[in-house]
Amino acid sequence: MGAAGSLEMENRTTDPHGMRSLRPNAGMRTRRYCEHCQIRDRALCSALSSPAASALSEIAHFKQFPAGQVLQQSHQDPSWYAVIVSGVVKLVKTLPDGRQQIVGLQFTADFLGRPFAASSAFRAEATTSLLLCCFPKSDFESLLHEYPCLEEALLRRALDQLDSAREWMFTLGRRTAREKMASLLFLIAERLARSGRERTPEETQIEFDLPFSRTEMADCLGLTHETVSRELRELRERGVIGTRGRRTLVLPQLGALERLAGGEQLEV
Amino acid sequence: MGAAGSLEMENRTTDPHGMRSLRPNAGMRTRRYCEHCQIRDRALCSALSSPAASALSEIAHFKQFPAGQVLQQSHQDPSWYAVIVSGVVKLVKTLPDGRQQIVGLQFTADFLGRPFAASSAFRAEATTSLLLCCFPKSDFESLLHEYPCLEEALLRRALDQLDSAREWMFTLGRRTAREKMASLLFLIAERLARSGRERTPEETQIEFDLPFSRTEMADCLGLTHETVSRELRELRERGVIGTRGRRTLVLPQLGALERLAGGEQLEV
DNA sequence: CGTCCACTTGATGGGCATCAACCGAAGTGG
DNA sequence: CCACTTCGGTTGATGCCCATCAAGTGGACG
Repeated sequence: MGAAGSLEMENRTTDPHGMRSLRPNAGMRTRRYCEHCQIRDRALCSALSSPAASALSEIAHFKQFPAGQVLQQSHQDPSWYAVIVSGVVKLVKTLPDGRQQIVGLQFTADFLGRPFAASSAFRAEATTSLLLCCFPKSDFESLLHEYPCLEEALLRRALDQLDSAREWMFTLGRRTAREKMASLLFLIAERLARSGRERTPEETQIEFDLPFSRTEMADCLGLTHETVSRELRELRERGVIGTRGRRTLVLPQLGALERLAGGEQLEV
Repeated sequence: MGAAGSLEMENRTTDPHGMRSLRPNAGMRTRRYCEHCQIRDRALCSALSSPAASALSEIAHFKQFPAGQVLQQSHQDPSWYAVIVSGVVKLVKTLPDGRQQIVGLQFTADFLGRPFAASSAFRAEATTSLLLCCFPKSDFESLLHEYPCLEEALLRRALDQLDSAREWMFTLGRRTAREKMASLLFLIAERLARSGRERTPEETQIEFDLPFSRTEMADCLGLTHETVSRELRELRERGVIGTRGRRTLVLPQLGALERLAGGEQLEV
């Protein structure tokens, strides 16, 4: 799927962004659609008082982006905050010499933006096609001062992200390539399966499209894309994962993956 | 310095904890001492409205801990929040198989505690002798609901910590042992020098005691203590750092260290 | 059908872990 | 006061995991 081709994809009849029969266009006001929003119960707005929530909906509008789009260059002023309705965003740090590390992944219902700083030190980039619920920067910051519950909701999310980041620091520092790979696949499976789109309840085996290229997975894990490729093969040959094409992953047993990620050896 | 011996040390005439002539004892009320507090302009309380600040001072009390003391076991209920008056705290994740990674470092004026969660997934441990300004858990949480400015102050700090954690993720994933070592020493130098105790303004070269053992530094960097030892020797032989004893570090040129940390090669 | 690009697979080597021995300072007990 | 122990740290020898370099594969697309 090329970056240019994905905008049209969003307007298919079977909407991949989970807005039911709605087909939002860039700039559309959210206000009257919040009631249909599928992430309403999980996103930032779910934690707000009802006046705060409706004030937020007043300033919200949808925006679409194709895969690969840079949402926010590092050290540049952002013009909006957002909640991810669907799609995946990576936060990347790149050095002049080309070394690169993905330092954050944001999935459906996650918050995008860095309050209280002129800019972020990291580049935000869409790894899949994206639907965002955006809030203009200054409007959002006004609400932040007006409604303490909004600050509390952001604080809760920031602390959760901090915990996740620290867990990932362990993975980067102390796990082997095999374990890193299993950790990442497990994390992706949890986030994508939980989003409700890729998994129907009666399915025992999980199946979904990887939102990342091999190189992006390597950049998550502090590895090379060659090593990622080799480890995927190894996992496939051991029956821990299955693949269909390059992007589709089949997980017959999430538990095996989790054990491998935790550091235990597979008894085969 | 043994763990048992350091409590007495805190009561020397030249107080290492920066409370001037005061010699606080465990349980002492802070209220009347806030005006003398040396971190008053940098800690959490500096960002609060004056009613919030005085409410906070009402519930504060000092507490001392020796080096090596576990402040908070992972997955256990904490009984207080705190601000570090002096000393260094590490946040550690340990696996049953013994693998260990330090996922956070807290220095003077940093906040300790994990609001909105029953417990933290990480163990908090003093790496040096410690003076904390503690707030009983439930009292502090009441203030959190009462004063939005307290939530905002915590949010700002959480976001800063998140940025730091992400920067460190790059170090763990993409830097060499040499660069990791330089990054850590640079980070420590910045935090300890900024605290104002180890550095007088007219000094061109910085000198301070490392708050970590070789093993702890290795646990920060995802290395072994042998590699840390070797890299320190290498840095010493190249003149980037100097050492006196095992714990005292002399940095004649902070810039060289920063360049090494950034990934540039030393032109020697 | 040719080109492109993500990905795969193989060969080789280096950076860092691992294992092991040694050192020196601090504590301990006779 | 001195042997003995302990423990953090240093240094060396060896090996392995994963990076690097290189070539090949297959699907997408013009």
